[in-house]
Amino acid sequence: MNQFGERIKQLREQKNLLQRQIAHQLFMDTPMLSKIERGERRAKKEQVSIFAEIFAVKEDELLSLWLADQVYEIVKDEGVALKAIQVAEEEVKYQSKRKSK
Amino acid sequence: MNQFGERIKQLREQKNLLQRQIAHQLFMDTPMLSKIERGERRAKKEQVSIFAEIFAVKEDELLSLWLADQVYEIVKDEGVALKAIQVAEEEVKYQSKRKSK
DNA sequence: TTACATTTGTCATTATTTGGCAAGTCAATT
DNA sequence: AATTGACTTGCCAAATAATGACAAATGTAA
Repeated sequence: MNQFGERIKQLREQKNLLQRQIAHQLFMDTPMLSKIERGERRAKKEQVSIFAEIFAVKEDELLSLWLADQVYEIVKDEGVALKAIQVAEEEVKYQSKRKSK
Repeated sequence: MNQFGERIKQLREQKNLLQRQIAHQLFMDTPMLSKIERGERRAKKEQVSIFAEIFAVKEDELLSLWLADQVYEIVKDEGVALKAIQVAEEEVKYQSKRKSK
């Protein structure tokens, strides 16, 4: 769980950057970044793009993790978690088929 | 989309019940039930159980739809919707494997 | 100890959600 | 066309949750 935060932290450490060096680019302080890395707080969507820029990774990669965390949060304690996700997945597929109209 | 509300409405009409007859069992007024059926408002989790009782269907069935709606809401406008859901799905599977410990 | 990085805790502000009511539409009946 | 009943729409205040900022605590290395 908290795939986004873990990925962010991993990227930051790979590049030997400090929280302080990144936080200000995201208009936040280091406590906030710390919390995002540990999944205690959620980054806002615009910040996901900024993270992608800073670490030079595809925005889609981070966005997927960021969304997945939110999805997981909804179903995590449910016995029907898998079923619920699969229902949603079918809905996504169905709607994307009719996106042309 | 709004699979929960549509299912609720379908069940209600199958049984020829009025919103009024059901709403009071759920401690809500008919405008609220109307909104839930149309997906404008979300039922609370305890109410999902009550719906299942009223219509004599498995709670899991309704719960799955109710959760799926929330999942769909998160990813619906995203290009990476499918990817995000699949990431979350893998996480669910992974966590359920280690639920024993 | 000192210095620096990170984490934890708290809190006021802001944003979102909620429940309920009044008024609206719509369709059938008289 | 007026009435009735089912459902919908719009609005708002109250409750709830999310957010940003800060101080203090913890950890770590020199």
